[in-house]
Amino acid sequence: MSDPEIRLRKMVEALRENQYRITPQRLAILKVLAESKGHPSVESIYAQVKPNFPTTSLATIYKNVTVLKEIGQVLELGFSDDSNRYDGNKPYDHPHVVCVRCKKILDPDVAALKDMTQELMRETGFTITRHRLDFFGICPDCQAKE
Amino acid sequence: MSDPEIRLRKMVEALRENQYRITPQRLAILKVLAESKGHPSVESIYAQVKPNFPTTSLATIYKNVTVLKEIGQVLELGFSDDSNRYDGNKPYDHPHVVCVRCKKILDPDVAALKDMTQELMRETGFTITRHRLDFFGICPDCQAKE
DNA sequence: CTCCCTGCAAACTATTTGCACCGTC
DNA sequence: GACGGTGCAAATAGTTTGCAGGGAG
Repeated sequence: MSDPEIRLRKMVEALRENQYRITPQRLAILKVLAESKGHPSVESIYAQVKPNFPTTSLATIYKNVTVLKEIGQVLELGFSDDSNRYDGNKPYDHPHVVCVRCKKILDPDVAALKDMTQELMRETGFTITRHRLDFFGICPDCQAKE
Repeated sequence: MSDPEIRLRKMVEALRENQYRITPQRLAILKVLAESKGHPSVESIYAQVKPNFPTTSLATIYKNVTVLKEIGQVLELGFSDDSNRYDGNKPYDHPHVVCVRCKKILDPDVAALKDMTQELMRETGFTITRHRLDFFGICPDCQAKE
């Protein structure tokens, strides 16, 4: 069984556990999130669901993404300016590296993160529960196209 | 001369260098940004300018904040959800620690940041120019009020 | 058969824009 | 005096909401 399938099952299970119904539209949205290797925007999810459910509205995508956020199965990246993007594969806080040219987003490994959080808690007295670490720049592909 | 005064002068100078006029309203906005120890929102700036210029509109605050962003004299923190907040004292990228309860924002020192950026550039091949590091949690004050 | 979910349109909110008048340079 | 800035109102865009009908459980 492939990774996306596993992820899809986990999401469905989480929905059931929280007494949410599994509708075809909902399933289609889950599939997009589970199969997408990138970090789709609401618009992008919409575009991918639309072919199978031509009557689908953006409102439904929003409603479902909200539900998935609430049960912790999707991470909202929260870019203020333009497109809000979502991650259905790693629904927990993690660092991102964003290409400002082509909007590609990578999930790098940052070993030092845990230490940094510990250090901050010591230094500030805060109890830190969430974080958002985004690095912006130009990816190798776009550098080559200069 | 106090720090806020120095900051204010720098901002005025930067505006002049870019051929922007120094109007009383603009100066009032600069003052709020230079004197504020926190990270004011547009609304908060508005509230502080209004007493001196009762006819001021939110549009003017937005226009001026945009100008200041453009000449690099103000940093937009870019919180998607509710209030966008601004930093007129350290107009360059730096980490934040945010209390989700009282919305207080601190600027901690994170020595490891430079190393982390270097490591990411090596690992991903990206040229990294900007970042956004925010940690969310509960501040000591709010913990005490539990 | 009961509700939750969907899809449409309308509502909302933060931000931006157009334009006439005003005031800095 | 010229022209950039202000302040009002209207426009815009992304997201949310209300509600009636449809379908999952």
